[in-house]
This record gives sequence, C-alpha cells and structure tokens, in this order.
Amino acid sequence: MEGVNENEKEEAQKRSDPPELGKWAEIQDTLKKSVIAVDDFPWRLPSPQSHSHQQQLTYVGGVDVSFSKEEPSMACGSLVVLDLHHDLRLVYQDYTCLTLDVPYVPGFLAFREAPILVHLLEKMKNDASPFYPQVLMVDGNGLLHPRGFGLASHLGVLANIPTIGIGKNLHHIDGLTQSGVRKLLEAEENRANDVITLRGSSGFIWGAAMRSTQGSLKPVFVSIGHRVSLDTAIKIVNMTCKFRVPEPIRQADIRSREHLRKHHIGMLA
DNA sequence: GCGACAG
DNA sequence: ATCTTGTCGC
Repeated sequence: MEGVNENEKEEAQKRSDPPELGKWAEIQDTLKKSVIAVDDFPWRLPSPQSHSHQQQLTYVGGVDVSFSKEEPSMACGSLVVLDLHHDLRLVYQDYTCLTLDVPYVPGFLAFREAPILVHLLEKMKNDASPFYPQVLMVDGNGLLHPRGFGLASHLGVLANIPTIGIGKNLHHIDGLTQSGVRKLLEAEENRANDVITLRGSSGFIWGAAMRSTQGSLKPVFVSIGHRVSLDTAIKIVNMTCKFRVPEPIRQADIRSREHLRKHHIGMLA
C-alpha cells in the first residue's frame, strides 16, 4: 500500500512532474462538466444564400505560445484574428511575453499555456475591440485528450468562447496511434476522403484527422473545444486552410515566434 | 514490465 | 516547444 505511493512519487520526480498533478486532474474533471459539445453561438457559417437576419461568421481567432531556446522559461503568447470575408486578412494581433516556470506535462498543457491566452482574450474584450473573435482556433487539442479536456476546451470554458482544437501531432489515447491513423487515411476506402473520424477502441469519437491540403500526407487533428460541434469545426478548418496548418494557428505561431525573437534580443542587451 | 505521451 | 539552409519538386 505504502510502497505503491512511494514508487509513484519517485517516478513523478524522475519525470519532474509537479506535485499538483492530482489536483490538476481534479480541476480538469470539474471544468469538463461545463463543456458544450454542440453548436452554441449566435452566428451562422457563410453560405451562398442570404439570411439577412442572422450575423455571419467573419472573425476567426488563433492563439499560440512560443518559447525561447536559450531561455526556456521565456514565453510569448499571441492572439490573432483573421477576416474570413477578406481573404483571411489579419485584422488584429496582440502579444504577451513573460517568464513561465510551469513545466509542460503531457495531458496538462493548459496549466502551462491557458493563463497567458486568457489574459490576451480578456484584454481584448476589455478594450471593446470590434474584432473580438466569434470562434477561436487553439494550438492544442480539445476533447482529444486523456480526460477529454485539453487546452482548447480548457480555454473555451475559462474564457467562455467557442473554440476548436488543432493538433499537429496525435496524442495517443484510447488505442489511437499516428501510424494507425495514417494507414486509415491511405486505405483504399478512404482514398477519396480527406477526413476520417477518430474512433478509439472504446468506440468514442475523439475528433477527426484531416488532410487539410491536397497532397499533404500528414494530417492535422481536429477536435471539439467548446460550443462548436465536430462537423462545424471541420467546416471552419476547411475554410481557413491555405496550407496544412489552418491560417489562424499558423499566423499566431509565426508571429508569436518573431515577436519573442524581437523582444528577447532587446532584453539581453 | 516497457513504451507512448498535444505543446 | 526548440535546434536550422539549402534544396528537391510541382
């Protein structure tokens, strides 16, 4: 009895896991109850017909956090917003740099990155920006997570905003593996499809793997974050993909990295 | 038991 | 996440 706990603690130390992991898991289980896994927003997707009485989806946001190589605790969070109706033009960008001591632990990404992103969203809301995103794409998974509550869902609940999870790599859960998914995508019956459902061994649907660009063998992994169904999430991803990674995420990624470079060099001098 | 494990 | 230029190909 006693030995089991001691061994777990030792292993946790070897992995340099923070001692709060148990609490973190509890927090995830609690917040997960607030997740809304269906469409729950006032706008509609752009369509050929005109429904003049309902607002259309126009502003799609993207968030990401970059880190400095030489100063691993130095982080830069970014929030960008693109205009879906003007060739995904950038209409808003903001950044926050700070030192982060919370480590990255698989399955607990939100405890490292969510606070910065919540800050950026709150700042934008307080400033009453007319470009506040109607939906937010997050660099990380939503439901596609060991406890069904990844960064995209976590951020969606904390900031109460519709979110979509975008993973560039698969978090292996419920029997799902990156090689297994790629085999499915390459299978004859799926040759025509660019999207396949990620159904785990348990039968649960965690998200979807999609070839966002023609000719890209490596898929991106889309999952429900908050207040957006998987079908709608896939449609929105398709509307925002010029390259493999959807533009909101790609722009947030590129720009947070260059912002960090610019600011960090200034600190060393 | 060992390995895998979003960013 | 981060280290990194050129390069092969449509």
